[in-house]
Amino acid sequence: MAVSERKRRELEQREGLILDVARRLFIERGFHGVTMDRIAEACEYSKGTIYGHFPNKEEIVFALATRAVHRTHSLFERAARFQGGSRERMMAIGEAYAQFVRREPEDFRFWQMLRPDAMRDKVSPDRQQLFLGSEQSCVAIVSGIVRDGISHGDLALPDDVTADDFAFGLWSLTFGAYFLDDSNELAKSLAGRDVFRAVRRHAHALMDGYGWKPLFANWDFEDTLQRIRDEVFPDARL
Amino acid sequence: MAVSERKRRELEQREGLILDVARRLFIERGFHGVTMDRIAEACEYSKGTIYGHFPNKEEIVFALATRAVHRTHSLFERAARFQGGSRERMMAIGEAYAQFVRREPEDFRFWQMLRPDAMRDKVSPDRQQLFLGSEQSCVAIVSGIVRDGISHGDLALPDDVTADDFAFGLWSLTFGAYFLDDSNELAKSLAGRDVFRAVRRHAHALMDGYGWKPLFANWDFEDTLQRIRDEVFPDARL
DNA sequence: TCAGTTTTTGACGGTTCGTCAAAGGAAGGT
DNA sequence: ACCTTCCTTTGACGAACCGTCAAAAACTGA
Repeated sequence: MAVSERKRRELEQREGLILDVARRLFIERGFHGVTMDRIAEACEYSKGTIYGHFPNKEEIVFALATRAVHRTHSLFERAARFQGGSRERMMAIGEAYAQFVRREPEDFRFWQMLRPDAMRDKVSPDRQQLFLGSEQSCVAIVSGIVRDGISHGDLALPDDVTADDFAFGLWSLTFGAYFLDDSNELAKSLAGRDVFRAVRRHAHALMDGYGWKPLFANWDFEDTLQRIRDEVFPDARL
Repeated sequence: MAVSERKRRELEQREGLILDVARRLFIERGFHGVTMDRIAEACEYSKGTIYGHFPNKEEIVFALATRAVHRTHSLFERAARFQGGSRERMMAIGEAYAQFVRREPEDFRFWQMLRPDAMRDKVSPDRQQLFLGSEQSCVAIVSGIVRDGISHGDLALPDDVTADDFAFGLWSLTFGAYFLDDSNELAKSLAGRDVFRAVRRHAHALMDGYGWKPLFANWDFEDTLQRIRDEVFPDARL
């Protein structure tokens, strides 16, 4: 029956509407400044209808975070296709992450909001699994590049450091820096004006420390950065 | 008058009691699982009395986080007195942080809880200032060691990287790693069994990348770690 | 013992959450 | 045109929690 098909589509569409409206409200007034009643009102539906789609506010944030990870993933995919050496391609991933944080800082925040235990407890395992899967594919791209570097002979990790370990290190450094810069006054003042530059510099130091060739001193990475921006993110206004 | 003096002491003592009880409850049931009524009940005081000390739950968490930073600071101070080269002393700081995270993971969580905007908005500027000051002194110790390294000729940072930048990098890497390991399932699986070892290894790579002497390859840092543990944290059971 | 002062209490109004019985509406049959 | 059945939408409602504040209790010194 064609009708039920149409209805299904309408439902899905409404899910998108709710997310869009909620996103705007969260950005305007913060997580705690938004009530389900207000979301319902802004959607021009009643509360019960909203609850039909999402069993609570936390699930909405989770869905928003999942959308954000999806967009990050597509940025990573573009970056991974950059034509260059393994270390240059990793740099492209770093730039993709930076673009995401810079252009959609609010979505980066949704990602961070997932912390408080309230989230974990109230969100259905299904949705959590969905989210984890998306994150997984982002990490897979990074790990893939690390492995490429190893198999091409650009990178020789110590015996006690796996490709995953290494990916974790880069992730920690990058995420930690953006997170602290966004949440901690003191860290913000330490980082100085341009966190993105700082992160790039530190990531290079980390890669140098593990001997990922070409080393920072032996290559014009400023030029690489420019090429990444021109080729991978031509639409980005900086 | 001696009486008012005694009362002041009693009040202070009660503040400590409230914090201890609240800490236990938060650990048991999470931030959202604890109500002011429950805290009051567990303290065997009425709600009004609790509100006389703390105007809301957020302030309690903030106070707990501040206590945690204080303890971290005293660990840092001990670590900074370690007899050794500048890089070894920095390693002692890293070990101090690791000890804190390992031994009091719940307090590390209080530190992280400060994120949600709800906190910032509801907590008095005074208490926030107090917290910031404590963090400040922790960072001061780290920056001091970096500067020592520079002045002793062990470390020569590039022109565009300040001592603060560098401290920020180490902080990001370390904090990011422990934070992710604690909050993100995927990250936990990447990090492997021993995050502390991973963080040490990555921090060494970062320091190597900036050329902080002695380099990882030219020094027995396993031995240094052992000495740090013996001398600085003899009470720690690992 | 008592009046004055301080501290403690818990009932209360206000807000938000999440539910659910009832109202509303579409599709199909007579 | 009207009715029946089934699905969707609604918003009033109970429960939980917050933070306040007037009244009660406790304490103080005379």
